[in-house]
Amino acid sequence: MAKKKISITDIAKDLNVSITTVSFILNKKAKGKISEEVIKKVEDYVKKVGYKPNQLAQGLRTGKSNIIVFMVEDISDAFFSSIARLMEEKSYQNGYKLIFCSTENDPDKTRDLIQMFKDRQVDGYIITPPDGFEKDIKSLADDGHPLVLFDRYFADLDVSHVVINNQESTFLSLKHMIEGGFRNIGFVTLESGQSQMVDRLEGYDRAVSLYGLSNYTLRINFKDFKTLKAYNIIEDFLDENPNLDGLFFATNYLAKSGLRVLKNRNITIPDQVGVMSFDDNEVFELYTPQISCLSQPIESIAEKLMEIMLKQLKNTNSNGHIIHSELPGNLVIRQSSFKN
Amino acid sequence: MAKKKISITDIAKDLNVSITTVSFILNKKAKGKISEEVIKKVEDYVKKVGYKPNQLAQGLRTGKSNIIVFMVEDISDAFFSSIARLMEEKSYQNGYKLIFCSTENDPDKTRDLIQMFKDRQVDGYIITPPDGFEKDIKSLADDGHPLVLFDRYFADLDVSHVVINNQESTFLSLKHMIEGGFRNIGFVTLESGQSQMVDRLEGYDRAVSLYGLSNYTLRINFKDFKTLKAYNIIEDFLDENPNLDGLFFATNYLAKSGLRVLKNRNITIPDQVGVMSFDDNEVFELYTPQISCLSQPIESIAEKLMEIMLKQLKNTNSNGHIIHSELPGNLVIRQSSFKN
DNA sequence: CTGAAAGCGCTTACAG
DNA sequence: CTGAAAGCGCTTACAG
Repeated sequence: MAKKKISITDIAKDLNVSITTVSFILNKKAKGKISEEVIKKVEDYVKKVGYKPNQLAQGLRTGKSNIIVFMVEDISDAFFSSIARLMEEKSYQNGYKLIFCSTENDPDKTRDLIQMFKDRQVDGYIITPPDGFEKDIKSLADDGHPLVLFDRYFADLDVSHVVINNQESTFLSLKHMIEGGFRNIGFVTLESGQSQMVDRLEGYDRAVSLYGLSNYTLRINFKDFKTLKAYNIIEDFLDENPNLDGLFFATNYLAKSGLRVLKNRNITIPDQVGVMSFDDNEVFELYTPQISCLSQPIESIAEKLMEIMLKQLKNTNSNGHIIHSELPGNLVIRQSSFKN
Repeated sequence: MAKKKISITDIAKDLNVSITTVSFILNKKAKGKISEEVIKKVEDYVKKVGYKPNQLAQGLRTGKSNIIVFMVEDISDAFFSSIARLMEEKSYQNGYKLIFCSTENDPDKTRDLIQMFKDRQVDGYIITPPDGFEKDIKSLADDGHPLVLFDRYFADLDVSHVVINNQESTFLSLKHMIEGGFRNIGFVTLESGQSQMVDRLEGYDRAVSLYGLSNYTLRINFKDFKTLKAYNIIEDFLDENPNLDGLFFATNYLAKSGLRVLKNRNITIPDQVGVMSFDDNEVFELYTPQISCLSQPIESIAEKLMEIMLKQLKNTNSNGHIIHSELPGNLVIRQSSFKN
């Protein structure tokens, strides 16, 4: 068993003061109430014995757990795990623990998880909500839980969120490809009503119609990635549209599936087909040729998320702090997106 | 604010029984003590109102937090984040929360983190310990904290661990390359006394000496990856050993750095230089040519880790359950490791 | 078969 | 300037 830990009562006893006094000093509420010498005596002693308050007891008393939960689509995805790593550090710096989980875009699983976190009095929620999760998010917000959505959001809901400018970012990527000489660019996306996917599609539609080009869109169900069926769906798409000379993938895992297809078919990039993807990924830099992409500002996203979350955590009852943050994406031009 | 939650006292009051009775029923300690009808009444009511015990109060009373911490080298590394994802699911299934953090192989940072987790009464520790962390691990174990090491361990310490057979796995990989026709194979590893790195090096040494080949070893400092200096170090290694016709990388990020170098220098794989890596990675499958590797059994590792952790969590005071688990690796042969 | 009560380690309104 | 006491929501030894 772990060594018995010292408690506030022990300190009070050892120093012949009341636990009230010790508690006030510990919580910096001693100014003007407790004499300087007692403050000093207690502080020195606390430092000497290395006392740390029991968070469970504090939590029980104050109703706070100091836990923030970070619910993403899939924690093993590079985009999400990179942000998780940054969030983890920022949480600890601010005295919070970060726990995380993967929703797999499954509303039922996500609902169960949220219920569990409520039961365990998690203080704050950072969520990439699945499709059709609007009501659940609304009730979480209505209950007054600190809450920030990211990567996607619900336009009808007055809930804080951090996203990037998906529409404009996709538009700029397509513009780059079109100006690079590609005329029949297919857009490979998810069968999803999530805002970020809708916005990306709109960016594509806008670019294609602005330049008077044909529209080729493929929507794949998220679940088909588990079964690798996505691979065959992309193959069929290529077969049905033999005149395609470019492909834009709306997420990094879509791009990876697509690259597998192109690779196995020995289709040369960019000569036969130009390629770009949303999200950067290690694979893209090491691929031959290197794949251009629209990269999300990981560091800024994490920073903004934590900033908004902390603001909510501090003033528990006011929900007058709804913040909608939209960050710009970065066009990363490598070799796959323009003709030589 | 969140809706006020129902407590055990509310239930007792509503049902005209004592909280003792309710508690016994909730904790399945009612058999033979409480009448069947009261049990039924309470259970039905609990289900109806959806009561869930307050974990903070339970924790304060029992001294348990139901939190397991998963401390890895770097949570954004694909190997670690894949295992994290599996561990996360298994934890929830068993009623535990999983929190995680990255040690960055820094003993000081790791020490601070552990101190923090102790202060917050985390129940169990799963750790990839950095170099020189033996004493800290020993004292954690001596204090009686449930503890499992993984990926690496300390031979002198009687602490449970889950690793793979690094020596034999590396030996088999090298054997495969040598039989594939490579004669001057360089071994690129970390400057590290961690057991897994030592074992991998031994596997290399054994293979090379068995076949009477020359030994070319490069050790890189972990910190040089942050500054990208690793890239230049690998370049120098190639310059100094122009007769190398093969490279084995002891981790996946070493391999990625190495592939960047080979790619930029237009060195063809496997004709000019054969390549293999420890750990599988998405990049390897999508690289041209596809990179062979020694893949770790992610699923089995996660399963074993959770099994051992749960065993320790159940019998708190007995440390008679030290388990040393060594799993086999899988040779994944693709295109980079044999001459045509 | 059931309940009153102590106690886990804190915070804070109230009293002096 | 300082302290006694209630209470957060549980578990469990003890009593009946």
